Amino acid sequence: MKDHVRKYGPAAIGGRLRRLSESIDEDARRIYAEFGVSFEQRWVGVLYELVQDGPLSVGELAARLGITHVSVSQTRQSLERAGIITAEVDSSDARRRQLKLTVSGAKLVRQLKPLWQALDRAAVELNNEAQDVISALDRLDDALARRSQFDRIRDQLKQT
Amino acid sequence: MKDHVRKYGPAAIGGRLRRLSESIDEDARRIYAEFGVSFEQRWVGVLYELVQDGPLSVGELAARLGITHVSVSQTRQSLERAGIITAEVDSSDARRRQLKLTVSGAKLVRQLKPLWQALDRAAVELNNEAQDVISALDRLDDALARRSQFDRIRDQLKQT
DNA sequence: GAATAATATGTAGGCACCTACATATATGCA
DNA sequence: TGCATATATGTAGGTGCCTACATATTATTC
Repeated sequence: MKDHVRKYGPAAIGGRLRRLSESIDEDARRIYAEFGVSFEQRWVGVLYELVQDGPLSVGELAARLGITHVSVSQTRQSLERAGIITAEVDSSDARRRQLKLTVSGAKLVRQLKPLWQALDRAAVELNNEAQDVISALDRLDDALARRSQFDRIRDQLKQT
Repeated sequence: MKDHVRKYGPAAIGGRLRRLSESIDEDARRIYAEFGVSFEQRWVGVLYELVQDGPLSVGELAARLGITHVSVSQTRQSLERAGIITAEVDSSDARRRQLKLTVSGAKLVRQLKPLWQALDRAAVELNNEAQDVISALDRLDDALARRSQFDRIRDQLKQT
């Protein structure tokens, strides 16, 4: 089945990246469910950063995680509903929200520590077995940072 | 910004795969928009297969593309609404739908041919510049096929 | 001080998939 | 032939992001 997709070569790179991420996300989801925890994958990065250096603003988290502020904003809303964090207006800048762990949030994080360690180790094992996919992703990131796919495609169109 | 994400190493592989795919998809979307075509990325694989070997059933397309039948089913609905394909009940098996290009669908495909060629070439260029990401994805696919991330994580938990 | 520009975060809608569950049809076996 | 099983496709809801647009606040300039 998967072998059929390989015939497309680089043309299918976007789809293949997505499907791999779906697969890895789904497996993580199953593990949380088996651990008896209601948890959203997108919470991990936010929680990790808040544990390390909280409180942090929406924008700071977005920068640290390499995602848009909108994603962080949406994630913080679900985290608040779950009682894991609070998001209070910054006292020195009313535009800004300071996100920090609640007591029960910190408790959840402690509870999840062994699971996160297992997730980390499994990821390292997978990366090693696949002969350093992460470095390949770094290279892809760098190539896209140098020149967007939009510009590349447009230039190829001009040469047609 | 992106450099911050790299500190997570393999632990962030799922998220990184997803974000790269979003980035590549978004750039393709912009190109279709600039080409003056209303087009959904998910249509490409279906159309490509129908051009090659149509008519095909939902299940056959799913197998060829390496995605679920549900995704194909949903994609075929949007393709039908756009008048690009028809999906008629197979005369020899009433469970099955035969998907094929309409006349205007075939015309759209012809119109898009140069764009698809440009997309292909840009993808090859990107893959070369990133020193063969596709092979890395092949290896990742193979590693996950050998052993799921779910099983890997669970085993790591047992060793804690 | 007022106007303009920059900054922080939010809402709305969309994307391309996924799993769980459901229904209809075809096949195989006793 | 009837029933159990397998197969094909569909509906419903969800995932974790994204862009476009919006609003409020702060900073800068004149």
